[in-house]
Amino acid sequence: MKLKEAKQQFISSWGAFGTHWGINRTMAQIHALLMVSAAPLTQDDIMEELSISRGNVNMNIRDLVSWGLVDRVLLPGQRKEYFSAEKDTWKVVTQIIKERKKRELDPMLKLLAQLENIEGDKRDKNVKQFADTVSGIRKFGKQADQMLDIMIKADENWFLSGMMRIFK
Amino acid sequence: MKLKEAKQQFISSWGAFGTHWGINRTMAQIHALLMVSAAPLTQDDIMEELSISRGNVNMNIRDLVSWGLVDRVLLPGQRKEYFSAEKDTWKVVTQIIKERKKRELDPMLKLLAQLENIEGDKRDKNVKQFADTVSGIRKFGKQADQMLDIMIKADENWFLSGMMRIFK
DNA sequence: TTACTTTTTCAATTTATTTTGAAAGTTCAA
DNA sequence: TTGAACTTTCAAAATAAATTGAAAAAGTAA
Repeated sequence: MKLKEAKQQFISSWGAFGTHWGINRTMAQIHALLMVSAAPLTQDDIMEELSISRGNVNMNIRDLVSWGLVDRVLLPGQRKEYFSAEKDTWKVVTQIIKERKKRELDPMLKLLAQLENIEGDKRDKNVKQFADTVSGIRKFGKQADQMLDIMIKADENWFLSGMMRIFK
Repeated sequence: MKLKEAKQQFISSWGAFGTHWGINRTMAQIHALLMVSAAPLTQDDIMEELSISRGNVNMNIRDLVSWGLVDRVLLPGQRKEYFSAEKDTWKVVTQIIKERKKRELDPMLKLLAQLENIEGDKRDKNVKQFADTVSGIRKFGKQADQMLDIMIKADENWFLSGMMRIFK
């Protein structure tokens, strides 16, 4: 397979993959493109490679930057802004986990904590089921939260090697 | 907070949560409703509780069943079908991981394996970057794949207690 | 400052997804 | 069989999300 073809397939699959994870296709595609590009790219490069509009590139790049997955790079003596993606898979995953934890898990745990203080007789099976479900999810979430915190801090080798040793 | 209000909040948040994970709002809401319901519900119950159409309930329930998150229940002496959700959080998460692994991770790894066999001179930095990125993701994916396999098989207590002991 | 380049914004449009509801299909007791 | 109870399907409609493109804003060099 030729580079160009392989690249296209990678980008397109990564885009499709993203849509299953609440990420829009274009954002995932831009990310994929930057991951496989040896040198930083400009907005125009991205527009051309993916055949999308300037506004679209701009918005999605902005999101990627806010997710900490893409950096703005200023090349000396150049007017234009360039963009490059973190290429270390572990760091990418860690960064995504970190952000999603902050944006989703933490608020969810906060809400669940509130919902646990429900009025009502625990002998009512509806009340009981609600309380049990919420507390079960919350407990699990708290465990996950702790685990992720540690994972985020751990460096790749320590984690993977340690993890794998345990599991084998 | 009263049960009814808490329930509504839980369902609505769970729905919003789902949309960040590639799950449609209604499916997540139905799942949430069934999780906090002590007794199985019929399609009509769900239609009424969530104010959605029969067709919509039917389609999303079907999806939930295919995800292994909801069971069809036949109450003896009753014509209607009832639905109930698995309520053990660990089992729910395990089931979701299992399905997503099968539906997404496994195919992705297959694709990445193909993309690794790229023609071209490794001294070309574009070729090298592509190969490195793909192989990095693939390696990570394989580790995750193994880890998830083990996790799926493990029972809750073993996993959580073992996991937590390591991390503390 | 001005003239020019580049980036950002956002209303309008396009595209994709979800939802509805009525019709068709199924099941089953009588 | 029949027909009432219940489930499924799916084209059309409604809603939501992504995309465009042109105008405005911001930045820069001379």
